[in-house]
Amino acid sequence: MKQLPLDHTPLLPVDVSPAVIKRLPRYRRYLGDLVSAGRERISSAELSRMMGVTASQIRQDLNCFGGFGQQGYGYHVPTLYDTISELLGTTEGYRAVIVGAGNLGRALAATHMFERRGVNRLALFDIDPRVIGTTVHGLPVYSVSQLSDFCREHAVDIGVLTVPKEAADEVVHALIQGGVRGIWNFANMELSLQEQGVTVENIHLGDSLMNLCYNMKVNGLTK
Amino acid sequence: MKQLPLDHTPLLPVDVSPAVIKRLPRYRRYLGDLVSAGRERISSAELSRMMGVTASQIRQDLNCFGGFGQQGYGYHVPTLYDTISELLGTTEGYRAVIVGAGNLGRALAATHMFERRGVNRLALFDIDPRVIGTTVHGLPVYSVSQLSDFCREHAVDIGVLTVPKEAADEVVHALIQGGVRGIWNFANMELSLQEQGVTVENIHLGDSLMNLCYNMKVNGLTK
DNA sequence: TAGATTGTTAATCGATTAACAATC
DNA sequence: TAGATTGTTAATCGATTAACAATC
Repeated sequence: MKQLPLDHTPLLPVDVSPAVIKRLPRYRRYLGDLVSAGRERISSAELSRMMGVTASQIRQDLNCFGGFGQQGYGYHVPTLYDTISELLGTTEGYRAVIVGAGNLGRALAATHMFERRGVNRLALFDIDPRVIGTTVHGLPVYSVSQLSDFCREHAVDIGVLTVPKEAADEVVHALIQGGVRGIWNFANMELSLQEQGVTVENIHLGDSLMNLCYNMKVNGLTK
Repeated sequence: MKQLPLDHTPLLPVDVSPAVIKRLPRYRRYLGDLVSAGRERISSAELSRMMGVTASQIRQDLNCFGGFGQQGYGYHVPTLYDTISELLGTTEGYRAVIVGAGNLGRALAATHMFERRGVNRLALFDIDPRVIGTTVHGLPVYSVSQLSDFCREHAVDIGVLTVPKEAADEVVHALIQGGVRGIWNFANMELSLQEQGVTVENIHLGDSLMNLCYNMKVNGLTK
C-alpha cells in the first residue's frame, strides 16, 4: 500500500476507501467512551457487539492504517483512540471561522464540537451591523468585508458556511481569497471546489429529514 | 418486485436498496430547481451532467419505483419531482415537535426546511421555565412534562431531539409514550429503537467535521 | 419513419464477510 | 505451553456501469 510520509506518525495511506474513512469518526466516538470509562483493552469481537457491526469489518478497517492490535490481546484502547484521532486530523491545529451569525451560526458557536476535535474557532462573520462588534458565546463577530484579510492574517484553514444560499458564492470567493483549504457547507446548495484544491463537506439536513420520512413510511408498511 | 399497495399512487416498493434511497432527496433537490426554472423535460444524460453521476445510475435508480421516463423523450420534470416528493413522504402530512429550545432547537424552529418537505411543526418543548410559555419563531414553547400528552392529543409523528445527551433517554421515553413513530436525533449519542418500531435518523455533525479534516489532510498530501 | 432515450440485462467493480494461519 | 485474537486471504455479496434491444 502506497504511503506518503507525514511529519509525524502515524503514516497516512492515501488510498483508503471512502467507506472505511466514513466509519472512522464513529470508531473514535465509541473508543472515546471506552477511554472515559477507563477501559484498557478491547477485542474486535466485543467492540463489534457494542457497535452493531462485524468484528471482521473492524479488523479490516483498522488494518488499513497499520497493525494496531496484538494477537491474543486485542487493541489497547487509549492508543487506538489517540491514533484514530490523529489520523482524522485532531492534532493538526486547524483554525476555523464561522460565516453567518444567524441561528445556525450561533448554535455552532455555542457547541464544544470543534475544540473537542482539535479545531480552533477564531471568530464569526456577518453582514448585519447590529451584530458586528458583539460577542457570541465568546467569539467576536466581524464584518464579512474583513473576511479575506482576517483569514490570511490568522492562517485560517476552515470556513464554516451558514449564510443564505444567495450570499454563499461571494463568501466562498472571499474564503478562497483568504487561503482557506476547507469549507464546511451548511448553505442549502452544493459546492464542489475540488478543481481549486479546496476540500468541501456539504451538509444537507433536509436530505436527512427526507430519509427519516421515507423510512417511517416503509416501516409503517412492513409492520 | 414485491410491492405493497398504499392508499394512493405511487406504489412503494419495500425492497429498494438503501444506496438508492439515500440518493432520492438529492434528485428531488435538483428536480426542484429545474421545476423552478420552468423546465418541462430532461434526459438522464443531461441530469447526469448536472449532478455529476452516471446516466446509467439515474435510470436504474428511478426505475426502482416504476417507469417514469419515456423512450426518446426523457423524463417529465414536474411529474418526476412530484412523484419523488410523494415517495419520500412529503404528502403524508407528518407532524413534528422539536424537543430542546436551545441554540440548535431555535435554529431548527427558524428554518423553512420542514414545511418545504411537507412536515408540520407544532411546538417546541423545554425544561427551562424562562422559555416555557414564550414563542420562538412562531412556535409555542411548552414544558417537557406535557410532551407525552401533547403528542397523543395532536397525533405527533416525529420528535426532533436537540436536548443534551443526559436528557435524551427520558425525552425518548416520553416521545414513545406519546406514540411518535420517528425520531430525528441531534443529541450526541446513538439511538437505535428499531425493536420498538420507532424509526430513527441520527445526525452526527461532529463526524462530518472529522471527515472534512481527514479529507483536508489527504488533499494536502497529494497536491 | 428516423432519432433519441429509456428500461433492463449482463459485466464490472468495490465493499463486506468468513475463515484460518500467524502470533502474542 | 495453550488460548485468544489479530492480520490477511479468499469467497460472497451488493452496487455501479456498460451495453443494447425496446419503444416512444
